[in-house]
Amino acid sequence: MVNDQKIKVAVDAIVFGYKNSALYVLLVQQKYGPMKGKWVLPGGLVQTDESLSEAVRRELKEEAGIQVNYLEQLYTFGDDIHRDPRGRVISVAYFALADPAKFSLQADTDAEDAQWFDMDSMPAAGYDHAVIITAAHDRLRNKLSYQPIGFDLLDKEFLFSELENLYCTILGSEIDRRNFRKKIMSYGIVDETNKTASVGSGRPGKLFRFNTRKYQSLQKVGFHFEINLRK
Amino acid sequence: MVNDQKIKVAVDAIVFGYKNSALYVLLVQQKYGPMKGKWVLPGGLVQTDESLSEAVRRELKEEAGIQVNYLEQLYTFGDDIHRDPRGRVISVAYFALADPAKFSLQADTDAEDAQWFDMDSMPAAGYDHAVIITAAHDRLRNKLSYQPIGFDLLDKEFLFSELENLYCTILGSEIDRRNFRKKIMSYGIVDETNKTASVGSGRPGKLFRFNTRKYQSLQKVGFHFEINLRK
DNA sequence: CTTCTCTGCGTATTATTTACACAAATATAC
DNA sequence: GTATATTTGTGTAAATAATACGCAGAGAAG
Repeated sequence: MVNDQKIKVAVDAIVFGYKNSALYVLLVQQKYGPMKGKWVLPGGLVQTDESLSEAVRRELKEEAGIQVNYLEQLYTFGDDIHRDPRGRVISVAYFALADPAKFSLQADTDAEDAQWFDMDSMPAAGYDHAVIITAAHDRLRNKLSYQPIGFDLLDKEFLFSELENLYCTILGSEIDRRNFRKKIMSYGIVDETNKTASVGSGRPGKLFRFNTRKYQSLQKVGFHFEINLRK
Repeated sequence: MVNDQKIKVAVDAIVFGYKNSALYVLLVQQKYGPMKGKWVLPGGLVQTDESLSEAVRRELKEEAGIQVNYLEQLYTFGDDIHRDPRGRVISVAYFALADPAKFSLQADTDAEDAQWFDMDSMPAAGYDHAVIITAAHDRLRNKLSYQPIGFDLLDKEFLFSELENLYCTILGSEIDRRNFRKKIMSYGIVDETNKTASVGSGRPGKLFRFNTRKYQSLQKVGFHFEINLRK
């Protein structure tokens, strides 16, 4: 093993949150380094004795004080040799979902500040993070259609209309409320509670709950979730 | 940027090939190091001044003398800190497809030998490569259903029966020849040539050709390829 | 020249997806 | 406290897509 390799390994996390019918990404403001003052994805160098996913969770805790509902590896960015001005750094990017209502953000270590940014009005991110965010956004939209991850963006108990709005907002498409509900309910992975809640005016709705257990057991039997919204 | 990180970055390629109605993986035999004599995935350390994908292509050329039809990043393996006995190494694994008929394998540099192994009778691979191969195999099966990558495993011109067999073999399922053909042809991404060919006995069949151009232009219009075989 | 093997094609049945409208429950405005 | 606006909750018919299924044509092998 020739030992002259000079490559650093970083992880970055793209954490999506959903609130007030809008999609948000978590960014942190750099305290030090060439991107000082810039907003970037939470992340940093991996420690030699920690796993990649541990590194991501650590950085998320350190830089934003947040725990996520869902985490998966997105892509490793390492084709642009000059993506980091400090030298050759490859970044293993992770895709994550969180419920913004569950945590108040808190910057620590390397980060000056941590904030949720509406996807529709984002600052120019440092490094190549705009590219990474785009990739994650694509992943989110795709995944929403064939995996029930929307629930990880909502509170444990939610109104059906919130789920509807989430799909409409993120996929940017219309929806037929009746067909949507029929489809979701047909999978049997969403339970109706006997509680109700109302948002502003109108008839209050029942609260629903994603049934993780049921989903997992169905998955083993080769269950296939799919939601296709018309354009 | 604290500079005490001791992590090496490697790439590995899982190259699938298809011939004689069977699925093959490309492995190379290690010439040096702790896995000397063992069969492993082609790959190696990334050079500081080359991109990840360049590194993969270089290794494939060096260790097996092969060029692939399709290459995409699969996953970065870095959660098991001890996956490499020589120290902390993360591996960015690439998923690739090739046509075995197009190249005769030729080991060079670090590899003693390079060979295609039938997926049904593989040697115990070194490092954690068995895990990586399983992940790639899953990806192949999934992808076959929703992306027309089967063609990258066949010759440029192929018989419909070869495409059928490929799907049956890899997905391990039955097929209704008539419905399969109808579906594939309905997408308009496969052209019939006016040549025919026969394999052994039976009526000779027409040769077909995947229309890359057509596929790419359809893709832009939001085209969705999907082949679902019944269990 | 008979038999075997593989190719190529069409239609009826079933399942899935889409389109579509109105009454019930509450909040707000007057 | 009455009228109005807003949101929830539900069923059915039409259109589309997926499945099941059988037989004649072209060569190769014996």
